Amino acid sequence: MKERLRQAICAALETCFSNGTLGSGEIPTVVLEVPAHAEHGDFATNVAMTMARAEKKAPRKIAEAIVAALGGENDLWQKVEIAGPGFINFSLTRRCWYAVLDEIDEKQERFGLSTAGAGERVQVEFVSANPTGPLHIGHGRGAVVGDATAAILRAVGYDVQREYYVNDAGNQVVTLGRSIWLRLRELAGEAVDFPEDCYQGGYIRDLAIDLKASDSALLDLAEEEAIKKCSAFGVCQVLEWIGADLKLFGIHFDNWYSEQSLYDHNMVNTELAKLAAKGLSYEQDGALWFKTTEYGDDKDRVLIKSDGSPTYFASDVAYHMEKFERGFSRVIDVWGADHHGYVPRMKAVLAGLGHPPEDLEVLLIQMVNLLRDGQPFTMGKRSGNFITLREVIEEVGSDACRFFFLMRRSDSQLDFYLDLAKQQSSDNPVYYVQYAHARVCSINRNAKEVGVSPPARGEVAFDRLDRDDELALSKMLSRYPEVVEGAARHYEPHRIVFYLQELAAQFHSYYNRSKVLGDDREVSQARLYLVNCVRTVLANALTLLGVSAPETM
RNA sequence: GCGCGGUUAGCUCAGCUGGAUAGAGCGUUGGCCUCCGGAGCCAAAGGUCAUAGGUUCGAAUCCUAUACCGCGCGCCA
Repeated sequence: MKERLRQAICAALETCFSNGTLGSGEIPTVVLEVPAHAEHGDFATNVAMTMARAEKKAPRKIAEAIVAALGGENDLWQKVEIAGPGFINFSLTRRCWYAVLDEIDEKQERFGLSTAGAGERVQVEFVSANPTGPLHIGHGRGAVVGDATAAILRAVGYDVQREYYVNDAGNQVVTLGRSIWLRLRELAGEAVDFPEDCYQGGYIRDLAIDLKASDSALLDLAEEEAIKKCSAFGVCQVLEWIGADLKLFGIHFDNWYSEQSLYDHNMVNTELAKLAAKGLSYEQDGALWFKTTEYGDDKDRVLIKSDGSPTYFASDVAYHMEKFERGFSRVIDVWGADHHGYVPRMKAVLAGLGHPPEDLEVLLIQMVNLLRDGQPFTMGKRSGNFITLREVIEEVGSDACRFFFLMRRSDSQLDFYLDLAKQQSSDNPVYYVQYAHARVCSINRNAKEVGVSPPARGEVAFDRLDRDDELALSKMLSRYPEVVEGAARHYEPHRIVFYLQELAAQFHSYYNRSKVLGDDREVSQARLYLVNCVRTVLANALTLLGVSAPETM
């Protein structure tokens, strides 16, 4: 619809140029936007204003010429007006707005999808929490944002892979093993001095108990070997927990990528050799450095420590280069905002090894503040433990949890009100939206009971939808595909959430004002058609966010 | 000190590529159940868009500086 309008404007401009009313001869980019106020019509363009300079004419004069060339009303618009400093406002016909209802009815769950991404291969890597402890609330936000972003990109036609990078190779894994080992000895009755740099959480003891049950001979082994076994067991077990938590959250990864495998396949050395060959690394103080400062980082970074062991950064170089070798044209990393200092060096890696840095997009997810009774609430029951993601999901449910995590822009901090998330009232946005969906389902059940059948496409009496709020709802529905597209282009799932809240509000308001199932059969059927389109869009949007669209509540 | 993010109504936040009179929810105040699910709706009050400059037809939006809040700045991960 917007496109048809754009074409009409371009054609009008051509007319102006050929008959000499306008002189510059260059068609500018025609921007059409939805005005903030309804009295300004359905779409507005500012071309007359942007052309003012080149034409050396007053914007309103230019607008007049364009409007004259556009001609009178037709099946697309019913009114064209010049307003304000030179806006051209279009009011479209009711008929053409109602056309979107047929489109929704036809496409159903495909309404809102597009092929804009053209099958381009994109990877979204998210969560990637160290396998040394359960997921906490902060991981949860990244998990949901990553998952929803992936879903949205898929909806607009990208070939998306979801990946979890498992840091199973670094020091932290040894620390995990040692922590378990010490607890194990404690269980055997030894007095153990548990160091501060070991993992303090109570889950370590749980792991030790489990391990003791499955491998009682462990205590007889030499320390190094025992710790190794403890590490392997711990990583395996913790990953299982993480997988279970994510499953509870409805998140599925296409691929779990092991950091250790980069070493096993000698890929770290291979990439480091490439850097050396390009003269991008050097030795100093017994360590190997990457000249990240050549690409905008504020200091160079160590790849190999003076003790000969590689840094986390070294494997990350290999990992990211390997991503591109796998054929992704774009790679999206979802990180906690506390890792933001890492962005410049990662971009430097790409630049140094011959990829445009823009091919890597890093989404930084700001912190979550949990609040209960309005009070900050970050510590769990056992002191020293962050509240786990699982505890929150079990308390408020996956739907509410996901919805709340998506309610804010990722780069602003999020206050998570536990009480509100649990509340079953319209104050709780997730219930409010879900209830709108359930309400249409309820109307459908009722319609069946009173014998009003949904009308067939093509036989809907759109002229009986003569109320302003019916038109407004249709306009709202027609915006959905653009909202999805915008969310995809900017990696901003929260846009869908805001849209949902707005749509639900408009629907509830409509519902309250006018009975869908009334005395007039034709009107009832038309309204039934309309509210079912609302239902479809609500369901599509909720599904995109991984939130359920219940038929009853 | 340097870097990143933030600053919009009493509170929590939206605000698209710079557009017309800056929006929503909560809270406050006042209304609405003979009615498809009140898990809902309607209305009112509430603003120096942190501050000061700049860019221009036009700035909450872009640029510069300042203030405040959060985070980061290791041969940790």
